[in-house]
Amino acid sequence: MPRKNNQRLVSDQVSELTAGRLSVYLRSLSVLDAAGVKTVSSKALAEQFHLNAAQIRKDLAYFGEFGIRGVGYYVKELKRQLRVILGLDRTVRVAVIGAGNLGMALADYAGFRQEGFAIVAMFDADRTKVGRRSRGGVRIHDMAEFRDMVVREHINIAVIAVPAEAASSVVDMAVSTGIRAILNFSPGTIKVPPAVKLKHVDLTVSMESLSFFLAREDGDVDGEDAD
Amino acid sequence: MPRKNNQRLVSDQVSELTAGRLSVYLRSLSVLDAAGVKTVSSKALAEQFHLNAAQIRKDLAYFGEFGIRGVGYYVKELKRQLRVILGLDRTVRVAVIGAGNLGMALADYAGFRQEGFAIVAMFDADRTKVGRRSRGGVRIHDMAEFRDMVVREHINIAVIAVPAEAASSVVDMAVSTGIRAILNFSPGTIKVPPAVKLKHVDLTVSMESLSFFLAREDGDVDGEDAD
DNA sequence: TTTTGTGAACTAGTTCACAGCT
DNA sequence: AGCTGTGAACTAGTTCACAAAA
Repeated sequence: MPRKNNQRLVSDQVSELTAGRLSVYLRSLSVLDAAGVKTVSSKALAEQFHLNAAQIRKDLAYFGEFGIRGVGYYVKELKRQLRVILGLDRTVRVAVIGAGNLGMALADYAGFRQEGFAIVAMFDADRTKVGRRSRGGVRIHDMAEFRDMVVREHINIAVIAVPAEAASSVVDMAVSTGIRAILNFSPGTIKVPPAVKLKHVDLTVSMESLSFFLAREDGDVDGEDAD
Repeated sequence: MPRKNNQRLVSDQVSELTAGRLSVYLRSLSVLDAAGVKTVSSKALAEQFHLNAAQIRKDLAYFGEFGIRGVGYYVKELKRQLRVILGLDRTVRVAVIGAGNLGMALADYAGFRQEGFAIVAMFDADRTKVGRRSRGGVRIHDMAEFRDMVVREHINIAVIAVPAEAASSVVDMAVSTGIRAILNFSPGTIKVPPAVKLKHVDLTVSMESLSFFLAREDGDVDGEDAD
């Protein structure tokens, strides 16, 4: 299937991996921009941030021809373009469901604000929490208000930080309000319709894979001849 | 290269993806075990938890022959085996560096304790925080004490939740104490020696890939004919 | 000359499909 | 018959290497 020059096409499905890397490139460019660097080649960017030059070029080429042969990329310009590609040129409005320790920390997470995300509200089923605010000032609402507020406050993304047993039904509820992107921190298996983008951050899995690699190293003392 | 029957070999490098899935299987099996299920086939496990049956079998076959043909796997037994493979049969001792909102939430995260991780201590450079405790009772120490405590308290894993600008030097320090596994929540590029296992949880990247997919859907109104 | 953008080659990861065990 | 364990086939993702542009 041929691609029309540089026009974006829905049919071209961009992988999750590429999407994540674009975000990494944006952060790297911000570092260079802050340092006053004007242009950068894919090779220089790759070396400085431990990436692969060809991959950077391929990822970017997906969205247009942003580089100049013999020169590289204009840092400010590429940064601006990446912000558009990542949808950060408009304010993305976020609600956090679950006002426990983790939910509170996420609501106040500085990294989100820096990139232009607006944490609009938190929600919790526990009535004693409703009306309170996070340290950063995000107000906690009753879960029952979620549906209305998604519409009224134009919520784009729901962050789920509820206990495992509540996760599945909370996600179903969020999906039923029309939410199309979910960042889920609750453990367990969750199913959403294909039109909804679900991203899972599983802290236990991350920790356990570290434990796994430690266990392997400790146990296998036989073949030091690592090739 | 032939594999010796079912003996574990260092040379067999298990992928990050496989390691993560083992952790998912363990959680799935715990659910089944709690429900009183005695045996389960890879097919049933796959259907219930949205996994692929062949992949489950392949992942497990890497570590031994745990199944019985015609029957499936004994839930309790496979669960026990997975805990050994993941190194969860011994207590894994964890320190959290950075006692901000996120560090505090991670130190108290129930999911870690449930799986047998012991959050031993927190560390922060801010002297006013030293001596305090998280809600869950984890004490905050001065960063200067980290080196001694890694040895004295047998810390296996360091969790990094410090501001971006401090991340790189904190990781270098942790590596210099002999820590061999790091779970990093701070943004930015970090380099560790190949003997150290570094796992990066990048909240901004996760959020931005969701934003990316939202932006794509909204923008591309041309080709509704999704193949 | 330098560096992009990109087909071709390669590598990793997943799924199929079936021989063989219970 | 049912289900595992695993080569073979397939699919996805990465890196190479070079023609073309500045």
